[in-house]
Amino acid sequence: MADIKAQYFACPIRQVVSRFGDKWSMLVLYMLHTSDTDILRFNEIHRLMTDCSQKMLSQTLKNLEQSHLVHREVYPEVPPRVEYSLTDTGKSLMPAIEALITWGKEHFKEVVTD
Amino acid sequence: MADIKAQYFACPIRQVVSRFGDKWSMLVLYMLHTSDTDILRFNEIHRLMTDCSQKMLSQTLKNLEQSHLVHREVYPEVPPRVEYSLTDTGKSLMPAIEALITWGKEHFKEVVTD
DNA sequence: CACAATTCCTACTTTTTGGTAACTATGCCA
DNA sequence: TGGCATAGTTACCAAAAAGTAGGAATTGTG
Repeated sequence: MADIKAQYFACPIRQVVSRFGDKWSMLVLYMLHTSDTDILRFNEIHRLMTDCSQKMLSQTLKNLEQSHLVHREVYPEVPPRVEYSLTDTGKSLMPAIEALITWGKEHFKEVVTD
Repeated sequence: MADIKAQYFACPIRQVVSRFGDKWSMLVLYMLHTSDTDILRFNEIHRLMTDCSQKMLSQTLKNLEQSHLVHREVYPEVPPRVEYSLTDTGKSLMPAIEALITWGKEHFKEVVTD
């Protein structure tokens, strides 16, 4: 019984959703994934996601960095330059995200309720 | 430019996350998917997810039903019996969710921050 | 000297989400 | 008569998430 519970609370979906199921994480990962250079600066990401506030973008990036999905490289220049890219772990997540995207493209029309 | 924006806001990740990225949806879908009979009653799901309140489970199921991912069958008995199962659209989403699960099993250890 | 550029951070407020507990309806069973 | 069971709903409250607006830091440029 304790086993079942432990297993349940260790459920990978829970973990994934609780960590990356927020409003912006997957979007940021996808932006990094689809960028030509695989590297984006803070303001470049922000321009790609205009409706994400600076605060939320900063928070999201910090979370992704702490989760080791995104690498953050700071260049000690003025004005500051900070570059973000996917780590190997981050890259390994992309097929799963792309599976969601593919599903969305194919099936979302069946889902829309109006 | 308007095209880019429209495309951005129509982004499948956004749609998927905004609809199923909540705390319980994917978990409910997975419970239905992995049940022996492919059919579960309200309280059976609730017993599988003890930390989801009745209110949230009810709300989640309603959302999934309105999104046509879950079928709800009511039997006019006393006490009431209501059975939930995945629709074809719901089943079509499972491979993508399983991809997330597989990723979680393989890579979550690299993510944990402590 | 004022200002621009970049990447944040902080305080404050609003919105959304989730939890608790009580209530409903109905018929069966003791 | 008085619980019990099922599948919810509702009102109320707390917590979390997110938006807004402003500031800090630095240094080159006009």
